Amino acid sequence: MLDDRKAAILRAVVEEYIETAQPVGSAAVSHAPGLAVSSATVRNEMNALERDGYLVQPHTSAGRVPTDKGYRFFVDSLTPNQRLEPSQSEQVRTFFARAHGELERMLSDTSRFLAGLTDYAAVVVRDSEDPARIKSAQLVSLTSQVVLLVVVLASGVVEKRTLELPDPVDEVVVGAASARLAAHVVGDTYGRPLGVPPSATPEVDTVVDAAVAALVPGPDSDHQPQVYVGGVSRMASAFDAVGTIRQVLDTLEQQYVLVSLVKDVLDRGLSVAIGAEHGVVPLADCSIVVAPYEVEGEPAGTVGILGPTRMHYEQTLAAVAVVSRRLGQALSKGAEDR
Amino acid sequence: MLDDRKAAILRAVVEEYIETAQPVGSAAVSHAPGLAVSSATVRNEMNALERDGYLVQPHTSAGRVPTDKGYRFFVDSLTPNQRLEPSQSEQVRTFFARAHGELERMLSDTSRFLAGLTDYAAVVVRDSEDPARIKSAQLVSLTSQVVLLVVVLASGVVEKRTLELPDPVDEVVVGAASARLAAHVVGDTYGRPLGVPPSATPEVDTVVDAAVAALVPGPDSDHQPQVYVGGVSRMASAFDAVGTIRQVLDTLEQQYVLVSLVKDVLDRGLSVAIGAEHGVVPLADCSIVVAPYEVEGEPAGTVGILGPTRMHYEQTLAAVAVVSRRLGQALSKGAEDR
DNA sequence: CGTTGGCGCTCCACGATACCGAGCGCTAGC
DNA sequence: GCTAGCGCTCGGTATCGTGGAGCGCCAACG
Repeated sequence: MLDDRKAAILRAVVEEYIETAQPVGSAAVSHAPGLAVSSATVRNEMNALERDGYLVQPHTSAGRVPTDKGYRFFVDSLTPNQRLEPSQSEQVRTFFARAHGELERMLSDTSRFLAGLTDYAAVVVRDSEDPARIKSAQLVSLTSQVVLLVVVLASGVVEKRTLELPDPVDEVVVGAASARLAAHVVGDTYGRPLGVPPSATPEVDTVVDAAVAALVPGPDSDHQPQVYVGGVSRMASAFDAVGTIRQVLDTLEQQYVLVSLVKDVLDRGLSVAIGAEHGVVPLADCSIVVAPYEVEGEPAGTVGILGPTRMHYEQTLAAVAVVSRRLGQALSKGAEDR
Repeated sequence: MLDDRKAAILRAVVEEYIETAQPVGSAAVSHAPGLAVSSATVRNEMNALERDGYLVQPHTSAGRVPTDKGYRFFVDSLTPNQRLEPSQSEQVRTFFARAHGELERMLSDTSRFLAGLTDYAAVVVRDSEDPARIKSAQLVSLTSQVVLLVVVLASGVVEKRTLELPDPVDEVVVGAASARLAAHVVGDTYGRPLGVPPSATPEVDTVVDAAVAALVPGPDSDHQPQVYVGGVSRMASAFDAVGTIRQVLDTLEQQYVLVSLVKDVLDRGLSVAIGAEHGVVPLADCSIVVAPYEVEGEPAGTVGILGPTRMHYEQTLAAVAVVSRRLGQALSKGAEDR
């Protein structure tokens, strides 16, 4: 749709603008590598590019700035064999060599690491596993009327619920209930209604029933946080308007917005959403780069980067791709022989 | 040290500055309630206040701005019977009426709630309980070589560690190890070296030993996050310099800085630290208001607010006090009959 | 016919200037 | 000791002018 020269010019404009954040003039582009034309020619071409919606002028007789459509073309024309810079590869290697520990910690650390790697805000979203095999269910009596339900899923996710019982219950009863629950529920699928047949002791059954009820995710009893955001402070450097910063940070704090944003982008088969392409209005000046990660061959979550529309797409795409892959590997560790 | 009139003038200046963020002139103050003097008199007094370090002029012949010392006097002269506004009380009531669920979730929700209540950033720091009674310890086999250790403490804290075993271990062995671990460790104090005598099966002992080792907090195996920060986006509105915002957000992401900051303020017996009073340089334009909360009469953590030096101290103090008290109550629920 | 050099035009950014008003310090009088 | 008033100092804003970046258009050229 764009001839070679227009494409080259558009790419040059985008690159220049990403570097400088200033409207790009025809002269700057005419000296771009791979282009040997006069600025006048560039002007003509830019004119056409503007007519076609790839560029805009902030005002008459100023340089050009890419539109979302312009960025989109730029991103789509990137060669997919992105490679990280050596120093970044090194960082990735040492991080994942040292990284260990429990799932939540791992995801949270990864989000922070990715933010540091790219200098943008990073998100890690853990898919709620469905179906999720229950590896362990246990009841712990905290006080006479409060019992903690701890469920471990096959992925290593630990779900917690407190049960508040109507009447005080002895620790022994809780122990019995715990055993009974474990016996009937382990191996089942989390999130589906579960049946535990009544036992001989009604007291025990009360506790078990409460636990089973808590296992079925209700409308408000949503799961533990499944989003990990790192490097929000980096959004402050990305914009110069305080209002924009505030909006973006605000949105970043609304976890469900983030989750559905990431999900939406993935569902549309994209790995990059630019500016208004995603529907989230307060993030109109932002782009998001996502890549799902897989544990043992199954999709398990997504890592992503949120940055200004004028972000370094090539490096970010590479970083997100590499980190998602390595994260998946790290989480699959020792699992291939299940 | 300050006569009544100077104190009244200083208070008026601080209040006015907090509202307007503009240097306060003598005329504005002379009409303040409780003051019936001419602006000239106010000027004289302000002059003295500036000489004594309570006020500064941004430049010659401008109004006055409070110094940290000025804020300090203001805060210290607040009557401690702060009360929330009715609408806020209502919010607190409904929040804690609806609030339930597991400890971590509770603390995280509280930080967000407090941020919304005050319109500043809120932090909740959970003290690492010491000594912490172990209520439950359990091993769950995730893969043949990876075992998840789940420990429940008396406070309801759930600690998780993954153990990577050198050799594949059968689930049955893990089960045995889990039972053995529970038998010997429940009731002990978390964080101290624990002894589990060797059993008849060396295989089981290997797993148990790994678990015991993981229970002793090593230098790098620090605990799960114990800080919950809410409302960071509100810091963006508090300042107009992007650089400041970035610095503050940066600092807010460094959890250990936050923890030691809060701890430090409490250790000095303060409930408010203003500007440079706390040593954290990037937060020089911020004040922090803290209040510890108690569960079952024992200190269990701290809630706090981070805002600009020119924050609404009276309301914030009240909010922090109320929320810390209610949080403590909520977490003690059903515990008085232990 | 595409490309290019050139010309004129537009508009922003920046500095200089002037002006206004807020607010102070000081002093003289009550 | 308080107050009214005067003069002075600055910062903020508006106005103006200028320089330069960059465009659009056109005519000429290969």
